Amino acid sequence: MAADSLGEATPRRRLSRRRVLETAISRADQGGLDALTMRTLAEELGVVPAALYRHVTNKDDLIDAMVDLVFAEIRLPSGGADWATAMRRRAISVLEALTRHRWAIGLMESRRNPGPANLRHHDAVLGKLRSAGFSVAMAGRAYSLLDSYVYGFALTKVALPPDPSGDPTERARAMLEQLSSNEFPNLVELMTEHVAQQGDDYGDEFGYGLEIVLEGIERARRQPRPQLGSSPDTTSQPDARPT
Amino acid sequence: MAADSLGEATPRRRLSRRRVLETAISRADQGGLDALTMRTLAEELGVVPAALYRHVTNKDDLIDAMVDLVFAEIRLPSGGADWATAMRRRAISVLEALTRHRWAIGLMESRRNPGPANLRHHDAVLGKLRSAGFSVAMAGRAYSLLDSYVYGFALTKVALPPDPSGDPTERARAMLEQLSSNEFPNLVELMTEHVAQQGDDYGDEFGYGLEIVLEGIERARRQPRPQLGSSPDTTSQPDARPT
DNA sequence: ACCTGAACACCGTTCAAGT
DNA sequence: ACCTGAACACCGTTCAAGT
Repeated sequence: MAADSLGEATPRRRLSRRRVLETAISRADQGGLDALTMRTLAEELGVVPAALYRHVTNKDDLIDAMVDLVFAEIRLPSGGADWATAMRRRAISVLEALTRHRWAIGLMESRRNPGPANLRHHDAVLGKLRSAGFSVAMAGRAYSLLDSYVYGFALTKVALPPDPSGDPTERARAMLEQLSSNEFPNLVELMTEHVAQQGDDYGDEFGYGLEIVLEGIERARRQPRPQLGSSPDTTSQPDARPT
Repeated sequence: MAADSLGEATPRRRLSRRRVLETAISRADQGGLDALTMRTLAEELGVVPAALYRHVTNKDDLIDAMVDLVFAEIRLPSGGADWATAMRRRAISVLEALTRHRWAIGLMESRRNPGPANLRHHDAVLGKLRSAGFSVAMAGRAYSLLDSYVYGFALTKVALPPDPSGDPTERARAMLEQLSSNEFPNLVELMTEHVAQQGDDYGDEFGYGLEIVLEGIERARRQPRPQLGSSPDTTSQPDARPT
């Protein structure tokens, strides 16, 4: 009780911004963002809540910093590969990071203060596209499409907060029982097939869509101007709206 | 003060689940989800907080119901159109709904209790794809890709909470000033171009990506088996799937 | 310089009590 | 049946005070 002579060998003693961020992340990883509370965080660090404010200006700043640490986990496009390979690797790396840190999915691209790792990341990806011959506008569109797909996939397939009630396949089966199959025949049909094949092939749904997106970008890049399938009248109307 | 004889002409007097949900939504629409508090909601309804619990079992139930009302705003695929047209219209309708209700973006596909409008919606979209000749698996993949794109676009381009500090173009310009252009040259390049063209053409970034996705789905549907660009070894493994 | 104690203004939710 | 009053157990954050 009186003697704390362990010194700097154990990283337990003194608080630091880094230590605050790391335990905050691991807490959010396993309990979701709701489980992250300044008070419980302080308690886990063996400190009084007010002490956190020496290392973090407020909870918003804490979360901004956590998000930037997640960005730092994503691999940047490495040197030699062609753009498609580089983008594929990056997309997978983003999805992996978002799977480890589900709480971050909704925050990565919607915070007001992008951190340094965030900026570095986006700059590097854009740079890869530019040096592969993409125009500025085309690089922007390609990046937008790719990121929309990756984050959207994460959001719709990975975002569910940690589930206390057992494995997801079982949950799907239970849910299936609830649905009256004559009211929602197509839903039941799809879920039955998914449950049947054990969710394994389902696992590469991400790669499947990713290839479609990459091929689409490659094709669009080779065309001078993309023809939008929807618009017979891109000019003429003053305020035309696709109703 | 003493006489409340207006009766049922004004919808002000009596509380109802519908009235609770509607004011909750309009509150979230203009202040974000953080501005939605059981207590302030009650106050706006001229009622004590505890009164809400007669019409809503708790805040989670409230939010589930709000999300389902957003689903109800999305148009279902109408009768005659081809699948691509139907999917295009739906995607635009989803994006519009998510633009009106930015707070819902992260919640539409990640709540544990999908409501009736949610189920109806997904069933109708799947039904459209099935009746256009998509196999069950292909319909699932197509839907997954489409929804990932739409929700991801919403998340990365629309999700920012209501911004007190003026118009976004000005904010982009201010941010540009901050970035040292030799540290993030590609980012600066892209933002400069976007700011220059007034964000108008930028507005159809959504349609641009959507067409690429739709074309990719059409092409994939016509192919017997998609060749994944990434995998030199799709066969040869012992535990191939039991299809 | 870093942490503590104590307080402030808020939350969501419950429960007995009123009408 | 529907709403109120009052309370409980929690929040994020501040600020004077200790070391």
